Amino acid sequence: MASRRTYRLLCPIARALDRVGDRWTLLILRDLHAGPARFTELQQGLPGLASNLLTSRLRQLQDDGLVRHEPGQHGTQLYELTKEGDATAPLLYALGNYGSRFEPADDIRRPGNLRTIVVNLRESLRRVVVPEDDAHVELVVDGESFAVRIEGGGVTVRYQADPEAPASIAMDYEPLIDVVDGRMPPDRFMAEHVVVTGSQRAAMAYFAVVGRTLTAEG
Amino acid sequence: MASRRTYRLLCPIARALDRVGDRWTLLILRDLHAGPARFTELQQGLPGLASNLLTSRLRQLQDDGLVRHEPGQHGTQLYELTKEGDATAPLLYALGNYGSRFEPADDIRRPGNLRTIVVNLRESLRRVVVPEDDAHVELVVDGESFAVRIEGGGVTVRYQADPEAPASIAMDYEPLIDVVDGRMPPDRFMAEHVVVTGSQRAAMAYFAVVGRTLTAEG
DNA sequence: CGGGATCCGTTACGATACTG
DNA sequence: CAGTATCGTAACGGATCCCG
Repeated sequence: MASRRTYRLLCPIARALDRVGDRWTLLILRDLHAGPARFTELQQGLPGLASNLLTSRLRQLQDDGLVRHEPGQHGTQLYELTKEGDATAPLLYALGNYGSRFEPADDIRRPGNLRTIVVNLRESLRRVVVPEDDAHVELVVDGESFAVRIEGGGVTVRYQADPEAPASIAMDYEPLIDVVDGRMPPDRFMAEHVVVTGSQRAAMAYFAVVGRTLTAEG
Repeated sequence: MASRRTYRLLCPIARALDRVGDRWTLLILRDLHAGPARFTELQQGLPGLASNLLTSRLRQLQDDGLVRHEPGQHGTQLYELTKEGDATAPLLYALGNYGSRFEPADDIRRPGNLRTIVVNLRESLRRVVVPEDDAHVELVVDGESFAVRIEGGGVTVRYQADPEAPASIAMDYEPLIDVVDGRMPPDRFMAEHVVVTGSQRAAMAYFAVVGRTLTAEG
């Protein structure tokens, strides 16, 4: 029983799809790149995903070694990526990069959740960062905070507030997606949709790096 | 009717999956990267894919602008990638790269077909080639030929014979996958599974480039 | 024979309800 | 909160049939 539907082809692409090709699976992984999450958090961020399916997908991901299930702090359960699961980052980046060439349908305004930002932003920054770059800011998107640090050629993005960051950069999700997708010019985005508080210098250091991701080839 | 199942999320990853996330779709695209193909060719290379599903997938891909359908030479029909479809190459490369970390099940020996080689090989080479590289060989895998040219920093791989290539390099598919996946050391692969005919120098020029793809980070 | 369309049984998905 | 159970619907897979 439960003999999963697989392609059974001797091709690396087919073998990857046997692990991550089912409906919802890549979106679950996408959200887990923002850090460990509970069952209910995942479900809330993925509207339309039934609880039984989420159970099934998480079990599959655990069987394949992409996700680990650990008891959390006070009786809670947390799902988190294993090393194998974390290695899906370049794949998700390529997917997001490809998807940005298609306009969203007019009536779609739901981010689903903001965890989606982490893997895209982190991988984008990683591809343009140089060892000399140095930035530390808090990003606030639709009121939710992300801690971004760039130093020594490395990039970390966490889905959590960062009161110690010298600058805070606030924006809404929808214009952010518009500029990432290339539908809004960066200068207009900066002028109309971004609010910086705190150190302007710190914010500029961040913008210098993130600006490179926009001009870099798709 | 036909109101497709979509995620309806304002996230580039979800939008990509709305186009290429259905079962078989990415494998069909994979094969089309080797060049235009007929309905039956595609079906033969994808064991288990029913003809009605292939029809449905091809129609979807056309509606989304990834595939074009043109009357071929003598009454035949050819499906080929559009520019948007061709842009899935980095995505398929990332998938293949990720899939190579999972061992195939013991009883899987079917390549499905050899078109699968083209997009993987081409994208791998493109990532390591430098303008000084210059190579021209014919690859023969399980008896089927691929023309490989590297020059001026560009790479082309075609699924066709190339009698004018100064060197021909023959191998079987299964050991090729083993070395790509990292289960077989390259030197053993070269010693036991590769047969070069023609110019040794031309073959060496190719091996110099392809060797870099194996040591390059996954 | 290539290029599908039709039919039908099986599996997967999606929504809701329910439980420890 | 974190799932399990149930059930109707949609998608898939295999076979057969049709048409130029």
